[in-house]
Amino acid sequence: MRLPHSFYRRADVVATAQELLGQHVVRATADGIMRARIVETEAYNGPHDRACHAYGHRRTPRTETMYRPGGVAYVYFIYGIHHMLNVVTHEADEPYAVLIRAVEPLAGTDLMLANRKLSRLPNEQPPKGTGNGPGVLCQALGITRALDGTDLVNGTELWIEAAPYVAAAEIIASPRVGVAYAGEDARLPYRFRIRDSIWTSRAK
DNA sequence: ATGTCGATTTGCT
DNA sequence: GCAAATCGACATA
Repeated sequence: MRLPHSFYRRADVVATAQELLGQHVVRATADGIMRARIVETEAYNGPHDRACHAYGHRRTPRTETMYRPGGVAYVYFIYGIHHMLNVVTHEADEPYAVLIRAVEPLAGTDLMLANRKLSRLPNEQPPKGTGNGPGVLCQALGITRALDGTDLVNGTELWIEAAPYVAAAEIIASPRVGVAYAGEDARLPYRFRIRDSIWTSRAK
């Protein structure tokens, strides 16, 4: 079962970021299908969040996707190298999004490894390679700007399926990564990860 | 038209 | 721990 529009359109991006933990990202390509469990997210709290691309209602060709109704993907390119996968939330014209920061591979791992040009999962703990880190997971799942604006509820290339919520006691909240430019807002505890998962990104 | 810098990752010191 | 990689979005002119 895919997550419905109502899941994405609720006006509480911080709650949605926590509830996305445990849900399954599914990516379908010509080469096959991949499935991964979300283990780390970050909330971007719209116009009042200095760390958000849409801070102050900034509206540009890039941020336009965030103004769409909740339930589409916001994918952008950063540092000349990496793509970032976000889930747009709230109703139309309300620019909020959740960054998917890390996933645990569940199926199609061979495809993810091929996309990453690796032959096998590394042995080290935590394992690096297919899911830990927002740029790495996009490469593993073959996600680029071609998927910006993709409909997660009715689309055929990328969607999210419902899985049990992660209990609050299992969720660790901490400040977001790489947003020092956001001043006070950089300290907000909007990064969420599953306590015992070995698949989250490195703590900073 | 041009300059700055980024919601990162990796490898080398 | 630190800096390079690498390019496009955005602001400024």
